[in-house]
Amino acid sequence: MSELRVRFAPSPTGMLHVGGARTALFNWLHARNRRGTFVLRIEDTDRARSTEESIQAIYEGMRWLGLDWDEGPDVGGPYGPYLQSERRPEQIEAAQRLLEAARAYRCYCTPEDLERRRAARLEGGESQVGYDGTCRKEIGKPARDEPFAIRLLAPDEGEIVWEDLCRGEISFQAETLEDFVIVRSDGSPTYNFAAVVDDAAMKITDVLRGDDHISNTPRQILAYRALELPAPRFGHVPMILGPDGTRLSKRHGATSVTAYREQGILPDALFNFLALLGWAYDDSRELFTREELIEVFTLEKLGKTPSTFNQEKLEWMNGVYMAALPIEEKVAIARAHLESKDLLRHLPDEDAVRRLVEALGERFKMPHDVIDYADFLFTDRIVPDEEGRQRAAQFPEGIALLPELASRLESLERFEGEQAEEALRGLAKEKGRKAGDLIHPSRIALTGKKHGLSIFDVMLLLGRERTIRRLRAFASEAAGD
RNA sequence: GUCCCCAUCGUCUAGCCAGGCCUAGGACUCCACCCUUUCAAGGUGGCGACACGGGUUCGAAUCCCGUUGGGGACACCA
Repeated sequence: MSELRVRFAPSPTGMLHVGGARTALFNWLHARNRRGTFVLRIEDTDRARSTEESIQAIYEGMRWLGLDWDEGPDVGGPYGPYLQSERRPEQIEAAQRLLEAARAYRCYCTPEDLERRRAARLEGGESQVGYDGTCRKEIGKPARDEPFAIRLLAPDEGEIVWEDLCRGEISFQAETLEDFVIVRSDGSPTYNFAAVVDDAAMKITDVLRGDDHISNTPRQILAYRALELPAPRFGHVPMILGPDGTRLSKRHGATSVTAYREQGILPDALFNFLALLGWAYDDSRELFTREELIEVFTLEKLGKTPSTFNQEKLEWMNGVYMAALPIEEKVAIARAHLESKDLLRHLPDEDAVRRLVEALGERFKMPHDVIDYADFLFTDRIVPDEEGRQRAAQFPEGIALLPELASRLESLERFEGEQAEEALRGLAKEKGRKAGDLIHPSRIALTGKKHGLSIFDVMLLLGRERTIRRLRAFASEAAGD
């Protein structure tokens, strides 16, 4: 195992989001590729919004995706605690040291003071509206008997620069950085400070996160400097956007890993898909197993441009993974979905689900396909759609033969295998017609549609009784017109 | 508004760092044809992009500058 240590540090305020999942996945791949350590840290310092359910949801989402962690709140490890809130004493102590070293100071300004002064400066046409440094006069002084926050003394000039793992050199002018709060007046450390203390304590070497954190990085670098701690390498990966081009959020519908799971997306498919959002191996290959991804993943191939989540492609990819599944698993998926919609009872027998799955073939990309392609099974009223009517109108002779086809099917010894197909083709041949002349009208009669499953599969799925009934009904209706 | 990041088909992207091999390649979606006397699958083909303007250069998608556009951050949230 190398010295490389990376972490995924979500705050437990909801479901595991696909954006977070992808960040976790990149970190995981980076760690596994370089034989480093992948750490899970829960940033639960926002007590009001953090919940135990969210922590469980994060564990569950990551496990489902196959992202296992080497160290974390549940499995422990040599650099614990892994719950950010539990390291609070250490964080406070670090702030105390900064106070003593005159690298931080107590700030007695109230939020109202701050807001008032900021508004005044804004009105005065100033563009830099960060903290104005009023309490810098407190540097080195003992505490007064008033509530205070602790601010880090930030340099007034110079440049904060780092070589970003993902996008090269990034720099900020020091004067754009204010003396930010590291400990609130209620005694709790802020994110930018807690994360630094934690990352240092956990010996994190590479911080890979979303590029919405870019502006936090210079502040964190300042904190490392003040603490005289070596800063890790930073890498900022582009974010995932919704279809409207803004940051992906709940507004865009399904965005949690759980939601995709519930849609019927397979974990391997989501894993593969997410890996390809902001990363690419070459100009053609895009289907990878986890092992292959671990082997070929490198930071150099990370992209810089934000990407939009493409549900259609995800579903296509899911289909690829579905096709590779053993038939038993596909049957189980189909059965569960039919069950959940209370449609299982429309199927004639136990084996029907299996036959349906086989008839579906590669059309079976998502669980709902089982219903979308077989809706004719779940109703007794077939009303041909517009396309269907037009297609049927092209085959009047075929329609006229439908009653005879029905009779032949009725007299078949068994209604299975190739029997129905042979009967239909035999009849067509005797009458000197093409099989298609019977096939097309039969499809309309049985399903109401022009497209669909193989017609012989449709007959078997429907069962003899319903097939015959629909054939006759359609023919007499057509004759009546 | 200020700061930062980004800019190739509708979408995901390759190419850019080391300029010519790019009349820009692949994938998803859509369309057409072939195959199957049905439907998928499969095969073939098509639609479709270097944001714009200046440079640098014999030569720019690739390097530089600007403009425009998009995104993100501007908290005693994380």
